[in-house]
Amino acid sequence: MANFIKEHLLKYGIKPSLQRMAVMNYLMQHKTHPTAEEIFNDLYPVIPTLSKTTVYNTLKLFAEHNAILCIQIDDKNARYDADTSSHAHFRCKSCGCIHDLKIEGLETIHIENYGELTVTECHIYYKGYCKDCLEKQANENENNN
Amino acid sequence: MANFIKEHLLKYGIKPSLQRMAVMNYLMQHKTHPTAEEIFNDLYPVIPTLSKTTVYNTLKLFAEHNAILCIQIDDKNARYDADTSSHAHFRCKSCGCIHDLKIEGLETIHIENYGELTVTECHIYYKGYCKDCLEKQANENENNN
DNA sequence: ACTAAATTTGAACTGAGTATAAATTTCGGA
DNA sequence: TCCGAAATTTATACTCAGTTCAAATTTAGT
Repeated sequence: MANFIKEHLLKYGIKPSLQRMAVMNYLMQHKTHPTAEEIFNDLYPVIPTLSKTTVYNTLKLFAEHNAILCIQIDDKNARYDADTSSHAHFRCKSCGCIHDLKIEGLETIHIENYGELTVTECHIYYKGYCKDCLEKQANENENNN
Repeated sequence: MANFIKEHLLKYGIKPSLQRMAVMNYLMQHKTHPTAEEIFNDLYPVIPTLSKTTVYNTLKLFAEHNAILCIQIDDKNARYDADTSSHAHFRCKSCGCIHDLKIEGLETIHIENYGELTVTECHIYYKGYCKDCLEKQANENENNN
């Protein structure tokens, strides 16, 4: 299994190391779009010599090699996603939860002035309120009447 | 003309003040997606008592009232746009310039799992290289041969 | 004109991310 | 297997966009 991670990194031209494999493994097992801080906190007990700088460096390296996505939907911290396939993200403005959104028909969009630009990335961020928060809100309103 | 700005703010339920009108006026005249810092630096000579905190507070207030868009395409600082109509943004990864992109056919996109979410905002960010940077790069390559 | 509420201001603070330089690990060649 | 250069990791110090907070000023109603 560790071998699978190693091969995965090599595919993206990234030299595997204990730390890099641990971070990639974490991202593949936690599809919760974690922050660098969360990754460090969860991996530190497993790798006691781990440094926060290494986590930041590793995530930056992965993103540069297109091995992960860096999601900038939260104005506080960046989040990371090992799923690099084309998909959008939704963030609840109340609880902060982040959902993946499968988008179909993106290619039918027509963009003016596109010709002069060479696009390498496209990020689609939706914001609003999730089901849970809407229900919670509705219940609170009921109780206040 | 100052009256026009005042009316514009009132439309969004924002009480006009000298500082608020100056910031809104600036954003309407500078469609360059400026940062809070840039707005402060340009307005400070005009309003010598202006505080950076006021600029931050004002921009936050405007965004909350949907009077402006807060653009998070740059991982360093937020940028602001008085054009609140539906459009996307492009950022050059080389020179950092930001272009508006008119998008048509957004409504044809199909999103799975959309039903359980109440969406209030959608941000579409493209990244890549602008015409100028591509040409500059091409010229440099030529000179090195 | 007087007072309460809203707004503005500047100073101190926060915290995600970066820079740097030393320590450790990796790895190819003798 | 040993050596040394290169890559990687680490801890500390630092940066800087944005926030907090409390005092000062302005606005608006009576």
